[in-house]
Amino acid sequence: MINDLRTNFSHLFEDSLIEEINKVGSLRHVSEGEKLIEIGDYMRSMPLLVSGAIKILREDGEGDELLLYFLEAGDTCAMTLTCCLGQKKSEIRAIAELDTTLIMIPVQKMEEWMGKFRSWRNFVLSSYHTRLMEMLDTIDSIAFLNMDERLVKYLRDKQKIGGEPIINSTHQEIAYELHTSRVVVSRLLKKLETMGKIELNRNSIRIIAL
Amino acid sequence: MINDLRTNFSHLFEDSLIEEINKVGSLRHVSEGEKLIEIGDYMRSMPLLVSGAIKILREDGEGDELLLYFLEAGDTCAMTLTCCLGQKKSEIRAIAELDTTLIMIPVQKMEEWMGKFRSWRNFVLSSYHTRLMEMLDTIDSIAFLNMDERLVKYLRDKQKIGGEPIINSTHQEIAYELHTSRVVVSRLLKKLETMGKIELNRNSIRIIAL
DNA sequence: AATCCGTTGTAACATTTGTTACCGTCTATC
DNA sequence: GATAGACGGTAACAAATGTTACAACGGATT
Repeated sequence: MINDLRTNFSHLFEDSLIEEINKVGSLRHVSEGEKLIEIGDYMRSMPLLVSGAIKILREDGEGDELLLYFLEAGDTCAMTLTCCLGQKKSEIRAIAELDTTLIMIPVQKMEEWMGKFRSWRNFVLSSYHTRLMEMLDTIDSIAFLNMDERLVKYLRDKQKIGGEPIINSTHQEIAYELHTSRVVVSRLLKKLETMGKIELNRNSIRIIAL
Repeated sequence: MINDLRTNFSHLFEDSLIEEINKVGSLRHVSEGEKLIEIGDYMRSMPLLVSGAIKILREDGEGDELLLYFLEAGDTCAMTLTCCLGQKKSEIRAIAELDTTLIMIPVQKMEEWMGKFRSWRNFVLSSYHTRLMEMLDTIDSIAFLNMDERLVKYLRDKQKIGGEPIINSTHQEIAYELHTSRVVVSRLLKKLETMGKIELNRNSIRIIAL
């Protein structure tokens, strides 16, 4: 674990903090598709993302979803931060987008470190900032873009996260994450294919030029 | 100022912090409609809201707006927090919704207090948490509600902020904040009036039962 | 090969939201 | 009281999105 820490967090944290994390943190692996947090869960520890990616989802009244954003290596879950401190329930669902490695940190420690390590404070604050910006971006997409533009944005994000020009999702899955219907997604994807921007296959989409 | 502080923040901050704030903070009054922050502005100080209310707005590519949320007494602007620290430009616009009194705190101090006062850290963290929840709520509204429901929610919020059952806005102003058109707002308001839930007058709306 | 089930394509239609246009009313100002 | 401009009501239409229904296809299983 100490190596993972050095690789991903040494530019953020001083050595003494890295060592503390190494002492009290525990390593955890989750496979693609595995659920990390469910809505209503209480959280007892805070995740530091070492590798992989996690998608954060919101649910409406009917049980349908909406993708909020992705967490990547070096990120932490800002939602979890104060949920931990305030003993609040989670408002979101977290699912591994890829195979992912995390370091879990007990709540008490992160409180203690806030007073002790300046780099930790900065990390926490900048996590919040990043997350707020991410949320603003999500709001922009939903409020200002049409579904075709949102779909393109979604495909770009997926491609970036996955690192490959192939997205292994069904139209139904995409529809869930964009909070629309499968028919709408199929329709718009077809249009993108006709324009030569993507290639459609069963269970996968190849990005050509978006 | 010390009285304002005692009234609104003594349950949050210890006496020594209240005194510090009193020493370095400066009081500021803004009138209804006055702009506090413009998109792209750099921020040199952090506001603590003593009384009144501030609306936070986001802008799309065409210069049209969207209301994100309101700040009320006891709140601070979470966006400003890290904008200050990170020397980033503001992503939002802030306009006084009512006549408002603020205490402005220089950036350096808030950094210093993070290490020194536990109550300040908790305040900052819980501000972030509140704001993230507020943003989630905004996302819910935009993503999951139809315009008629969003309008009702908007009217309720306005009523709550203003403290009176009368909202002094034109249909055009409401349309801006909901990022839709005046005609749509007029249409939906008329429907609400027909249902007996509101009463429409020139430049004002009386809430009867929402 | 026959069957089943999840996936995709597509048409037809409904609903919601946005746009344009026009008119009447109110208010401030001259 | 004449005029101009902001405000609000409404119709007619356009565009975007959602819904229902059905057919074709692919892959897995029997």
